[in-house]
Amino acid sequence: MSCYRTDAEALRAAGYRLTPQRLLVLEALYHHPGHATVDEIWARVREQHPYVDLSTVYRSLQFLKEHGLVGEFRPAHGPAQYEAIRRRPHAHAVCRECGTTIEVPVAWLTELVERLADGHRFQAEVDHLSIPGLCERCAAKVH
Amino acid sequence: MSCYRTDAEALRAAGYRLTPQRLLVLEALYHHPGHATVDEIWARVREQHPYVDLSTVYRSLQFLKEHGLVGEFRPAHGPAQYEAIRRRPHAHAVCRECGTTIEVPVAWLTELVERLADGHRFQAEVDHLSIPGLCERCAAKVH
DNA sequence: CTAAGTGCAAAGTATTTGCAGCCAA
DNA sequence: TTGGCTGCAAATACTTTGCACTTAG
Repeated sequence: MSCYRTDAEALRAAGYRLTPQRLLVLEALYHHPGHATVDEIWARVREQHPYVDLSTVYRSLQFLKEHGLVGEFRPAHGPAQYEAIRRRPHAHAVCRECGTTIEVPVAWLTELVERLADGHRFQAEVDHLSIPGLCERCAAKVH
Repeated sequence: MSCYRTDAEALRAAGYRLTPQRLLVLEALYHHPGHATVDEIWARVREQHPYVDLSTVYRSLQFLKEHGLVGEFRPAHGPAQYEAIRRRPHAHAVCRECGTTIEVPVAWLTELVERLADGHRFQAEVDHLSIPGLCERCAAKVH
């Protein structure tokens, strides 16, 4: 229930259309605690507007992703996962065993970002970064 | 033509079967300069052994991935990409527009890794990390 | 020998697209 | 008013699976 409408309005100001469908998709993402799959988002959207098509959800997510309101994560198996990008940009550390996600401030990545820019003229988008690894719990289990 | 056979032999020693198909898939990956898609690998494999099935390539890649000989990257669009895991671990910066990949030494990530370990007891596996962004070329096009 | 691996065919899952009609700006 | 967006239906792209046969060890 946060201020995603503010971000959304910025899109309208930039000349894009703010359709109910797009707002519903955004709302669904803010409603979900962590990441959500397309099907989960679709289900939530249809609670309020039953005739929204799955393809529209895909297209809205693509749109929102391209405009920086939504982040995408593609796991090795299963469908892509999406999340609303909140005010402060951040990366994620994701446990490869249990999927637990830790929020990582971008400040921890500045060294990397600068080196990529200086050395390769590569503009890293670290707020979309997902760092694989093992959380404390699973690390204990595995070894 | 590097020493992938050494790694492969280790699998046999561990009790797994080293079939010609699996060796061909590994060879194809070592032959490719950067990342390769399943289709590219399949094509290369069939140059030498025309009756290897696509599903076998998928299964071999899965097997090799699970045993740490092959890395997998799933881009937002298009098929998964694979690469042989060479001696020195490294991360990748991947252009979200054209898929161009830059090799990133893990040394550039030590700050991040240490902070995750200290602050969250999270064991980051940075040799599987893929950093999204825009390469020099695409950054020029987009803006 | 024999369980693990393969080829083949078919199905399954995830995602994209063409097009006619609709509606936000 | 009109070009961007949507719903619908269908196609496509990618990956997995069941089963009978083969083969590495």
